[in-house]
Formats: sequence, structure tokens, C-alpha cells
Amino acid sequence: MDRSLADTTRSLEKLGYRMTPQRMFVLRAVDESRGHVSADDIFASVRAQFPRISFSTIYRTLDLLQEIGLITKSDLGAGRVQYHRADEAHHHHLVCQRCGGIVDLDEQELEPLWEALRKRYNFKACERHMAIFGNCRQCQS
Amino acid sequence: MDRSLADTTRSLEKLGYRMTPQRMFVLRAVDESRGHVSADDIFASVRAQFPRISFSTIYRTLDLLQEIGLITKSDLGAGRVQYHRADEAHHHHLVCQRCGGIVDLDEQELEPLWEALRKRYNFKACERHMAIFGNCRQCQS
DNA sequence: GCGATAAATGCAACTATTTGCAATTGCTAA
DNA sequence: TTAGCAATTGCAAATAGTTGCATTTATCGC
Ligand SMILES: [Mn+2]
Ligand SMILES: [Mn+2]
Ligand SMILES: [Zn+2]
Ligand SMILES: [Zn+2]
Repeated sequence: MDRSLADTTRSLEKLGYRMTPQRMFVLRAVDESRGHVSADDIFASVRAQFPRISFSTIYRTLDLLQEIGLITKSDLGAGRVQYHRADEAHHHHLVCQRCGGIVDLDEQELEPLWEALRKRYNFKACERHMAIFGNCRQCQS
Repeated sequence: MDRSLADTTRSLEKLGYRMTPQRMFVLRAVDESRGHVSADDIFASVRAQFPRISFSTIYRTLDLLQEIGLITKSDLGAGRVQYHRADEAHHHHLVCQRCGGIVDLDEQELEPLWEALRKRYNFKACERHMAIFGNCRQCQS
């Protein structure tokens, strides 16, 4: 992640939040992550350094980091939500409901739709890292 | 719903499933529903006629009805999944993350995207009744 | 009908996630 | 400093939904 701790602290404070030790540990765990991670992954990683951490704090902090745009949160249908650093290559996912396979979808593929929603509905879709469910090539009847 | 009980029974049997009293009650509850209903709504409705019904059976049956295309299932961000009869007017939803407002989106608005996914990724998006999150007109910074 | 087999059920236990709350911590201003 | 106040925490309890399993029910070939 390119952002310094100070940057993140500023982002938080701008919204009336504070930087705390717990949040710093979560931030570090997120920082070291690659690709999709679950709340449980982050919990395990943080607990190694800060055993008193609670799951509530993990969840609350991940929500916070999403709010300030540092991570994205998405349900890819695997029973647990996946988090993803927002500064990694932006993309969405095609999730096959039969085989569970996941294919990356370039961010720009959704641009025309976002554009249409903006124009016709005055709606600003702000979801990064979306999941679109369906059937992949191999799994079509 | 236009489908007769016999139709649904046939759909189930085609997949190796059976028609049971419990499923008939769930079917009736779905039949009488309008718009979005939760599993709990269906549970309450069925329990009035069939007190022994269990939540597992409700969830399992709703999944089944989705599998045979009678209902759609979607998470509109309200903490519980919403079910919707598939024979009501097809549409998707724009869900505002700030005010919680929900706007209907005509089915055809997503056609170009489905088309592109089919062509470029060989992916058949089969999701009816999608939720797209973002900010509505009133809630844009 | 009868037994074998497969499907479906209810229940209890479990999962991931959220929430209420009392205790703790950290800013701020006197 | 220190009091006051707001933000944050951990914990325990609650939520929606899923799953394993023993029991019940339906189907099918004899
Ligand atoms: Mn991803
Ligand atoms: Mn709807
Ligand atoms: Zn597939
Ligand atoms: Zn709004």
C-alpha cells in the first residue's frame, strides 16, 4: 500500500474517527494481504501480534477501512465475505454458480452500465469489486 | 401464479425431487405473496396452516423454488434475503447505501452487459432481480 | 402388500456477522 | 492537571442462515 499511516489517520479523523492500536494492527494485516482475504484471515493475522483483539473490532475496522476507500468488500458466494485492497488492480468477478469458478472481469466492462445508471437514474453506482453470478463456459447446460 | 400445482410437481420430479405437504404450503405462501418477502414472512404464513414446519424446510424449499425458476432470491442489503415471485414483472434494484432507498431498474437495462459477458467471456449471467449498490440522486455528496 | 432404497423432515448444533452495553481510552478545553 | 465528553473496545447475546444426523415418508420392483 502506498498510503502512509499518517494518511490513513487523517482520513479517519476527517470523519471523526480515531487511530487506535487495534486499527493499526488491522491496517498492517490488510497491508500485507494479497487478493481476497476473509475477516477470519485478518483476525488470525492480527491476533498473532495483539492477542486481545476481538472479532467485533475486526469487523468494525474492516467496515471503516471500506468507508474510507482502502478496501472493498464483496460476497462471492463462498459463505464468508471477502475483502480486497482497493489499490490492487481494480476488477470485478464472474462467479459460476455450478462449479464455483471465479473469473476476473475488467473494471471497464461495467463502465457503460454505470454511465447509463448515472444518466437515466441519477444513480452513482459506487461498488467496486462486484460479483456477478451465472454459469461459466463449461457449466452451461 | 399461472402455474398449476401439477406443473410445479413435474418440475420438481424432473430433477429427482418430490412434492410434499410442506412444499405445497410454502408454494401457496409464495403464491399469495406480492413483492419482496423474507424467509421469515413465509415461515409465519406457513406455520399458521402447518405448525410443525421448520425453518430448515422453509429455507430448503425456497432454494428449491429458486432452482426451478419460480422465485428469485436477492440480498438488498437489509440484513435478510428477499424472495420475489419470478412471474411478477422482471426488474432489478438500485439500492442507496446512504438512505436505504430502493429504485426499480428495468430488466432490459442490463441486457447490454449480459450480452457483452456472453460474447467476451462465454459467461451466461443468470441472475434475475439483481441489487446494485450506490448512491441515489439525493444522497450524492 | 413388502422390503429395499432414496428423499425429505425436524431438531439441535453450528456458521458468519451484528448489536447492546458497560468499561476503557483519548481528545479538548478550562 | 483535570473534568467532561465522545469514541472505541471486548464481551456476551442475538441474528440470519446452514448443516449433520436420526427419524419419517415416499417410491419402486418384486
Ligand atoms: Mn478480486
Ligand atoms: Mn423486486
Ligand atoms: Zn462453472
Ligand atoms: Zn439515497
